[in-house]
Amino acid sequence: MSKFWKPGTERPRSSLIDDEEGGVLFVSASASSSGFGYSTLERQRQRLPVFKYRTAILYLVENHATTIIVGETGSGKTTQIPQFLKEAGWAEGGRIIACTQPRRLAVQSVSARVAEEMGVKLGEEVGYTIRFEDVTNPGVTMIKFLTDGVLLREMMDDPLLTKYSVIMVDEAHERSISTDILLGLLKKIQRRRPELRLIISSATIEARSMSNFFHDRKRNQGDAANDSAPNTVPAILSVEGKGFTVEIYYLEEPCSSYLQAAVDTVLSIHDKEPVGDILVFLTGQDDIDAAVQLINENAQDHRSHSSGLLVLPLYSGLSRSDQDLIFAPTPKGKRKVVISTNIAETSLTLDGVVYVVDSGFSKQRFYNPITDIENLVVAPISKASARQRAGRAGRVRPGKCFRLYTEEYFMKEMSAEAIPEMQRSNLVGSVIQLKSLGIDNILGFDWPASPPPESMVRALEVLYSLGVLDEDAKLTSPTGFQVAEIPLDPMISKMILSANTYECTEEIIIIAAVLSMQSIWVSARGVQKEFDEAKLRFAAAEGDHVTYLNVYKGFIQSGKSSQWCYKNYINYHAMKKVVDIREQLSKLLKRFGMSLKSCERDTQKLRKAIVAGFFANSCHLEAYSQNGMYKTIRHSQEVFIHPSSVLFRVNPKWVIYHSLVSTDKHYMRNVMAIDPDWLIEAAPHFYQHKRPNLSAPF
DNA sequence: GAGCACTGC
Repeated sequence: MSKFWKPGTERPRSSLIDDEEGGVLFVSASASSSGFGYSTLERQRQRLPVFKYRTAILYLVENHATTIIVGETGSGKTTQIPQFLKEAGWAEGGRIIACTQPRRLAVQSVSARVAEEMGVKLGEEVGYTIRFEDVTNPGVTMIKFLTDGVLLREMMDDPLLTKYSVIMVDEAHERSISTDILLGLLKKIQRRRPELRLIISSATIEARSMSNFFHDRKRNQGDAANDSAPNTVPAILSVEGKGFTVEIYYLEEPCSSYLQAAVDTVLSIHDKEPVGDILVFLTGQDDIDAAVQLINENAQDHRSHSSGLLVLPLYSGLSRSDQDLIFAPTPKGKRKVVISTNIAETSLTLDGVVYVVDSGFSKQRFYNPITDIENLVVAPISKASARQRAGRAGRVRPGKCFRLYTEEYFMKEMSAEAIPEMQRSNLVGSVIQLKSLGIDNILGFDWPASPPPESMVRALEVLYSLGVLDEDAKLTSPTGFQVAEIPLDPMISKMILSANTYECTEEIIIIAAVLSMQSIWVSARGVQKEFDEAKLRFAAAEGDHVTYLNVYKGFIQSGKSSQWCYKNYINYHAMKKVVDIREQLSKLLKRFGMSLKSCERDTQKLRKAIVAGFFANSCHLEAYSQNGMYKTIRHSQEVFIHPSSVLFRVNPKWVIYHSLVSTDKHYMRNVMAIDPDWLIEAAPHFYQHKRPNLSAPF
């Protein structure tokens, strides 16, 4: 191993943050059990005391700061903060302490842990809210966990979040769209509610930029004379990770194929290193399946070396039962090797991992506002991501991380932080959310990271064409407000509202629910023929949307049977979610005063409703095209019907699609045949080039 | 006849 590997000089867990402005407290995991603790090393370096965690948090919340940035690296300590705050009386008088997480699963598990530590029943003093699940007791719940998306939704009814005395945002370094919107809004709320305390928990590496974002210099100067005013300089608290040390190894020379390098490294670890499971980070399903096969083949070739390996793939497309194999205890005498996408970086935690192999790449979404196309490309990860991956090796005991790139590459080429999701996504959903919260000057909104202006303008343009915004870029009434309230992509929401006019809401909310899923089919490699046959049983001449209606009917007629799903290559969990979303939409429509109506067999009605939402995604089959090439009406972009569509090789003259998948070609997914006259009917303004100058009002 | 990193309301 020494031939290829060079030990790294970087520590995976960065410890302290330099701060020339003062006001920074450091907390050491080794601080004594009560009162103030001091860490000699840190004190010498920083000339600052080190407080005990609890004392530091309370000192800051009570006396000093309106905003506290907790810089930590997987310490797991943030579950204690809400408990400290409750003890200190921040949840008294009907006030609630809110704690957000970016993921539903994290909300459930963290709230359960806190309830257990406090010895209370979940849903009483400690509760949680995620979509479709409200486990809180109004008047009783003092600490409430929720996804940041749910908190944003709550702001539509209560823009200043008046119920909450403290809001803690966890995992802020992940920089998801909803976290970034939330942070921007919280900064605004703080000006109106100086008593609101914010605690932002972030990986150490991002703490400095978070602090800069919340440091409102203008306001601070104005308040300088007033000693009693809350301090607007955010305090940074650095918490040392509780994880074990992870030794980092780099390649001495760059490799030409990370796939082959990963396979070689796994075999080498198995050969030379003591017991402990291996976690390998690759980019996607193709790579992962190939790596699993290569390792297994090698195991057969060299029985003495590679036997005893249990190689398992892990990605979100796998069925639930296949994913669960990862968590089964490793049989005696075996070494588990999990080959995974980024899902193991944040969403799933594996116990027993001692070795991590990091390819240095992941699939990332990029959005081109000019063509309005989102692309999924393999791209280098950030230093922050590399550290997070390495940290996965140190959960049970000291571990090792093998990076399939050189140290020089890590130091000089890798960017420190990932590009925030905001800057590489389509923003229609975010723009309408801000509009509905009364943020009129979207381009001037104070984001933690500003999105490209082109993406903003594109989003405003789309919303205008949908009739959601008027010419002054204000939400239209009632359409704009209703679209904002429906928790789906605005084009889908517009389709639902139009279904009221075309009297087919019953059908459309089912289609809307299915379109909100990744896919309702199970991935069926190796049984392609059977899979295609199963699909044909539901296929409709109109296209994929009506096909989904047939699947849903079948599912309901089967009594929502998982067996039926299995037989028909349908994802049971996805169908259950479709049922939930359909239910949520039906309640929403009732609130809008719309009743559910069925168009029965008249599919023309529902196709017109679909066009009313998706007219911008219309395409025409190229005349004389031998290979089924279409061109989009908007940008004359060459596109093709995806082979998974029921309209593949049928090639109707005019179609609309729900989304594009871009690989070597642009493929349309979820395709429906239309009559071009419907386009003019749905969006005369869009197709007759009478649009006003959209950039003017912004 | 080809392919879907990962969340969320």
